[in-house]
Amino acid sequence: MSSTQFFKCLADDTRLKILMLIQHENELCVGELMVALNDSQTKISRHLALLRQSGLLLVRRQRQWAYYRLNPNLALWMRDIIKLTTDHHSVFLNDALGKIKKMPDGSDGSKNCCA
Amino acid sequence: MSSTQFFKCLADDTRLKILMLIQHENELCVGELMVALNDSQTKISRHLALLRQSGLLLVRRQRQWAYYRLNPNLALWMRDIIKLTTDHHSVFLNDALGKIKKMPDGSDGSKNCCA
DNA sequence: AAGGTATATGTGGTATTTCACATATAAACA
DNA sequence: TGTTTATATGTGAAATACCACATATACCTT
Repeated sequence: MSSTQFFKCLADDTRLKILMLIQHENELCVGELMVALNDSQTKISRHLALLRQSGLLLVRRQRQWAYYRLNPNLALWMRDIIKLTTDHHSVFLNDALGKIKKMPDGSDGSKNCCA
Repeated sequence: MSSTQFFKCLADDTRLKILMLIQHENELCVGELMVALNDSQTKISRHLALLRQSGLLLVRRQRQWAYYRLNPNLALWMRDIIKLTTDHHSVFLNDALGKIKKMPDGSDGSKNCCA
């Protein structure tokens, strides 16, 4: 992926927030991102597809859920930039993570919709 | 400036190269950027205006030239990202700087068009 | 004053991006 | 099997971005 394409991925509010949340939480499913960002399923899913196609994210499908994580093969300097950016958005991050924490427990008693 | 707007500035090939060159050289004029990027005056000037309006660059006008530099008031983490990016594009940088070095001397015998 | 050099901007066309709505798929569950 | 839940994608409209061409301004040179 070119540097320009990398920055295009970060140049959208929804995508940047998705990346920061995943960078911080390691792995998140679509439903959690919907709640954290208070956005529609279509919109979240669309942006996740773009980040996946660009090579920034990987998916792991388990049961009915899709878990997204950062691609560990991403160039180090790009990972550094995502980390640096995340570190400078603690206010957003705490707020968004709080929303995930408040999600109702799963039917198996575990925390969060798809835990 | 929002984080998203910042990344939008980096999400274009011409702008990213302009920023990397200026980050490395401290200050450059339009003519030098035209030569370094081998692009039209209109295109370079248009992107410089955008970077200026976004608060990333400042201009200093002297004689018939316009010298652009990074805005020192830019958030530190944003400056760090530009620096990090520049450090990972040494091949492009050396090539582009080489083109500036080869420019004919100024009429006063100084190096480069607007030195 | 006339002509050249350096830079900026108005304007319109084209390409790209983003979104919303509808629909599709697949797994879980009753 | 039919229904609900979780996620993905086709499609068309609206917004945005990028570019080229023409033109404008300012300064410099003769």
